[in-house]
Amino acid sequence: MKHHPIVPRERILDTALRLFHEQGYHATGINQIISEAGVAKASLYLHFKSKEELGIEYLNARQDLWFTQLRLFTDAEKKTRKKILAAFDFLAYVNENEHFRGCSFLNMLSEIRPDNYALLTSIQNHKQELRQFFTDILGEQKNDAADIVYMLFESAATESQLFKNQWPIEKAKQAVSDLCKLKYIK
Amino acid sequence: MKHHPIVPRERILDTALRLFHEQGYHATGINQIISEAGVAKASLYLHFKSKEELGIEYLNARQDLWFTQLRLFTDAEKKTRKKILAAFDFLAYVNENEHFRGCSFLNMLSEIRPDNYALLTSIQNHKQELRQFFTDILGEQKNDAADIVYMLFESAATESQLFKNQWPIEKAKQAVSDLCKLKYIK
DNA sequence: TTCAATAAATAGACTGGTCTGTATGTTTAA
DNA sequence: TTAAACATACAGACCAGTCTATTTATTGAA
Repeated sequence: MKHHPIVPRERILDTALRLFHEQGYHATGINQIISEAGVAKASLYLHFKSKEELGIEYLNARQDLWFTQLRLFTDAEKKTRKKILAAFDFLAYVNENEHFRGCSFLNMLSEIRPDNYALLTSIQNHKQELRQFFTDILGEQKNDAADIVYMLFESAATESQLFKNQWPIEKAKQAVSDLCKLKYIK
Repeated sequence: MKHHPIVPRERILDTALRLFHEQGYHATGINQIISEAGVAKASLYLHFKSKEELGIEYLNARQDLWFTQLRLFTDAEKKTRKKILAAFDFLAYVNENEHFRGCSFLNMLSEIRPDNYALLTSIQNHKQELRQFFTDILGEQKNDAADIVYMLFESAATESQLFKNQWPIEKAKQAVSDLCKLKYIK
């Protein structure tokens, strides 16, 4: 034994979490994962029956990590408006930390075929939870304010990845502020 | 000769246009392209020096096709508000025709590494032109109305791909209408 | 208009590499 | 003693890209 501080399964998952996000799902091979995780190939297939299953577990792990960090930002605020703005600040924080690699789930969406229901469902569930997150903050409003904020949030993530710049987040925040003043968002 | 109605280079590009969009860039191999285009491998490498160059030409061709079709929708309208809404109708039309495969450029963005400047620049140029398209319609407004519309447009495309449903487009259209009534968009 | 020269397109073998996944046998830890 | 983890070779498929050799099409000149 190499006296690793964490068990092989977690080393694999941690490495997949990093590599899939940095390089993409298809661009990352099993061999690179086991090499950087310091794990034998047979060990990987002992814990995950295929690369796709590892992909699903990757999304599950990312889901937990991502929402936990998001809530660290939003829970610190009390007012509705400030909670929303804090969510956008979280996006900017992630961009800085992860070099504008964007959303793991949307990146995966672009890589899979539409008939890959296993992965597609994981992605949809994550986004459904994010929609619910904004609905919980804003409540059900006739004008679908929560979904408008959700869509601004999503494009802020995508467009900042695309332009490698935080301006889409700043513009989205400004729009949210304006819409609050106009009482479109309450 | 097989009496093909169009020359090999166009057959390759047409096939790439279809396959890259349907299956993704990495998931589509050169062999499938030449096979479905009815072209010899040496012919492909006669017209394109690498797969990446074909990828760039693919984006260029998509850019022309996409904007031409978009303008067919928007040019038919005279009022600012109706022009914008027509752009969203174009999105819904594309979703129907292409089975909710989303935006070719954003899909490519998710597949490439951030240091692939050749492809990244093509993608950025396309989106920059789209931003300009909305700015041309809406004019320069203090509140960045054009960029807000741009961001709603982008997420409408992405989210309808994700949920395989037109609701994000409908909600974005409703938001645009509301913002017009509130004089946020003029 | 015919014919030779040139260019374009063809088929397909081949290289060297990567991919996911399996199988074998050994070592370590519980 | 049992199970987990190890290293590593291997299979079979696919990848991008090169090369050879042949056939087809075009073009220019006599």
